[in-house]
Amino acid sequence: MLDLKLIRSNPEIVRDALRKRGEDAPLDELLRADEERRGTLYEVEQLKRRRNEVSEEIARMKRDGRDASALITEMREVSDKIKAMDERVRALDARISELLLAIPNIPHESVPVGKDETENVEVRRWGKPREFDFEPKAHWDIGTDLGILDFERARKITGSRFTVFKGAGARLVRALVSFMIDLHTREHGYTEVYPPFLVNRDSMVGTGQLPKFAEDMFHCEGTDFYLVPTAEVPVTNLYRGEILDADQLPIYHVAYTACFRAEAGAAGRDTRGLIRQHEFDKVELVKFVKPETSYEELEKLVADAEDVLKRLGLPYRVVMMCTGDVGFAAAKKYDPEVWMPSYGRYVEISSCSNFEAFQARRADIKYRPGPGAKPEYVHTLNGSGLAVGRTLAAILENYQEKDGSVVIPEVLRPYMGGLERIERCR
RNA sequence: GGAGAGAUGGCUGAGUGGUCUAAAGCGCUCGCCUCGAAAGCGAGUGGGCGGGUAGUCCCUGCCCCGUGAGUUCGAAUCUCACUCUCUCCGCCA
Repeated sequence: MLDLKLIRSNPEIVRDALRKRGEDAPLDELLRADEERRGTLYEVEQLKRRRNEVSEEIARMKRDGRDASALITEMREVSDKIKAMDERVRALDARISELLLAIPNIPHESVPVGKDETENVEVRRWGKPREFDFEPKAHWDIGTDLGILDFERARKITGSRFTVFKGAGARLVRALVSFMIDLHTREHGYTEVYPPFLVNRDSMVGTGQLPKFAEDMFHCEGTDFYLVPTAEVPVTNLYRGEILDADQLPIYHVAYTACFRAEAGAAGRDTRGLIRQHEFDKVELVKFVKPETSYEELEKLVADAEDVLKRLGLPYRVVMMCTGDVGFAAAKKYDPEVWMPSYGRYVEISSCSNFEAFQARRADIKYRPGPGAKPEYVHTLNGSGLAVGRTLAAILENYQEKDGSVVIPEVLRPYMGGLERIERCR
């Protein structure tokens, strides 16, 4: 959420940001509610001050054995008034935070203005898509033919958009998770975290999934638990409500979790294969940093995600999202995209965002800049490093051979017991 | 799931209706002392929302003793509900 003081003093900045995003939010109602709240607050505080003073006076009179009944009668009325006004302030507070939670982040000045994904900007490419001397197959056919992916039985035991991995396929999932976590912990300075896959509602609000995107989430009926849509949620909320020491920053965490998404509106898109699933695995990078460093941290974060693709030898490009596609909570976002032969184009495999203080304000995560200094909000960032299912799909497609087998990228072989090639599994 | 105990500031821990703007100790910061340090002495030491202000300085008001509601002129203190933590028992990968 945004700083209410900023909205109050510079509403035109917020209005401009909304226009660039192509979104609408009830700014005027928010400003009106804020003004009424402050007015009412001032009046009720004056009354409370009076109550405090008179209460002291009553105590003094009683101690001295004098009669205080006139003052007590008067205070009874004041007390009623306070109760009513407190009620009003509470109602306004609730409305204000509701409105505040519905306003998206302000895009950074370096973000290109555009209406939707067609106006995103490619910033670089790495690697060359392979030229096949045979007709390359899609990963769902490769995996099914090899016997390492089983979509049909997944449909039986759970439903559509789920997958069973088998044999070398199952092992490849584990190999990818381990390879990615090892790379980020050993070479990029991240500390590994293994969080719960169920989180409570406060955590979902803290990172911005709720209240606005409830229909994308799986909720455990009769409980306060939600299945995590990304490790970003439990890991960012690790420090919810805390004031960190300046020398703890920056904090870098890497976490593997399964991710669960209802994707209600996505029916009909990417119906085959591993690209769009209700459950998938992901290794996520999360950073907590000082505000003045967050944009250089974003560049490093993207480079860390790209490093996974480079070492796996997968051709990719990086796209900078425009204002119309940057996402509700992000101020700036890069999407690394991997080359997918079956699609004949690059497909999103990571998403790296700087949220500035947007999540920190919702989740109340601060740090103390120096001894005795006032706490300030940290900046939070996160990015996939990478989405495991899509990475596996990209490996199958980019490393397939004419005979239907798949060569395992060299960096993964130690994690596959030295296996160099996946062949038909029974 | 059953029984019991508890929740107070960075930490320990007092406080059972009105000088609680929460004792004391520890920790931390600064100062004195010292060649330097320790000890000792002195001072300071949270968060939030408003107002005065252009202001992160300063002045000032209100709120915060797990959360929420209630009783009362007045609640850390009394009542109710809830949450969480700990101990023991049961069940369990």
